[in-house]
Amino acid sequence: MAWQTAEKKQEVSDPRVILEDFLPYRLNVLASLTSNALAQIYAERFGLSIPAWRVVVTLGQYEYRTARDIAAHGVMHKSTISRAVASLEQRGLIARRPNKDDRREALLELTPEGREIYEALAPEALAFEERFVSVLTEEEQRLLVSLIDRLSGHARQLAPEGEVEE
Amino acid sequence: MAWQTAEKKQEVSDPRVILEDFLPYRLNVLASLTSNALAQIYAERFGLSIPAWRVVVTLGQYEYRTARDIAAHGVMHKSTISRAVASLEQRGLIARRPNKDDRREALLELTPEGREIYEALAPEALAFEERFVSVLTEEEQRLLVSLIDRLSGHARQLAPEGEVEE
DNA sequence: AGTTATTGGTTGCATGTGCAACGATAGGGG
DNA sequence: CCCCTATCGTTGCACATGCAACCAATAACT
Repeated sequence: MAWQTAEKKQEVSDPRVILEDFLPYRLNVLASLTSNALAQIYAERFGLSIPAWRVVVTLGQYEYRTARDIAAHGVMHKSTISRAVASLEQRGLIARRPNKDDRREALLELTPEGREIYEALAPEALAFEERFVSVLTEEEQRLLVSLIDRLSGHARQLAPEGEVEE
Repeated sequence: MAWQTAEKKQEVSDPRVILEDFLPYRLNVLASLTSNALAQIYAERFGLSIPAWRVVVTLGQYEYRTARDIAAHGVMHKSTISRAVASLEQRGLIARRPNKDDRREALLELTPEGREIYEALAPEALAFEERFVSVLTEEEQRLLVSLIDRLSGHARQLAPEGEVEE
């Protein structure tokens, strides 16, 4: 992975963190790379922020969902989602219908225009993913997803905050 | 992974993105989880931001490195690193020595105080990582790192911007 | 050498983000 | 039925971030 030679002998202090092997770091770098690349698609073309994109994709998949659910599932702050929702609503891409049973929360859904965008976007996102994971075999892809799943589940338990999702 | 049932039948539109299987999403969620958890260690205890933490760890491992290298390696914007470096220098945790051969760039290094912090932090970071990956077998851990490596390498090539690292 | 293009790094500005406080609603005891 | 607590969502505020413009130094070209 370059950046000169990554020698592993004891150069300086003792219990060292080797960035090339440090999983949180590697994970974040990879996440940034994919996130940035993917963002080019939905940002440049439809002016969506990351949170907005996530709202749209979620509603594209699930029809109805509350802001809280989306936030918890994606490990995002509720204020972040709140603002994304406000902006999407203003643009007429989503609508909220207050929940009769619990009037604190609102169910979100795509408007026809919102769904139009989603349907233009979804194939591109999938194509991007396809290109992105094409260096791995099918087998490896499945394996990767399963490893990520287990790590995420575990990490959610370790999380101190009550953001343990729905 | 909860959040109700993730049925895969055709509920709405056609080429759908299934969040639970969509790798960029999963990757980012996992990265957030680990990042947040790890940040608790170095933020609460030493007031380091994520970029600052990265600078410290890099210099802990490599002794000397330029701001540009650190930015490229971690896929961060150069202004982000610039500010982190300025802040760390002000706090007396790192020092810069201008490069005689190319006076545009400066080599960064930890001061003794900076190294002290690093040496307090490194074991904790490693312990965190240990806890974090403890759900996976050694074998799986190696595999995961290798998969991430290959994906990162590939993603860097796909990256449009010239941030192809050092 | 002289002009032009690149590159490392900094900074002003506009925007995004987390946090804490808040309003409104809901749930649980007494 | 009332009070106390918890929860969904919004908002003001401080701070972080990306971008573009910029400076200084270097490289490239003629």
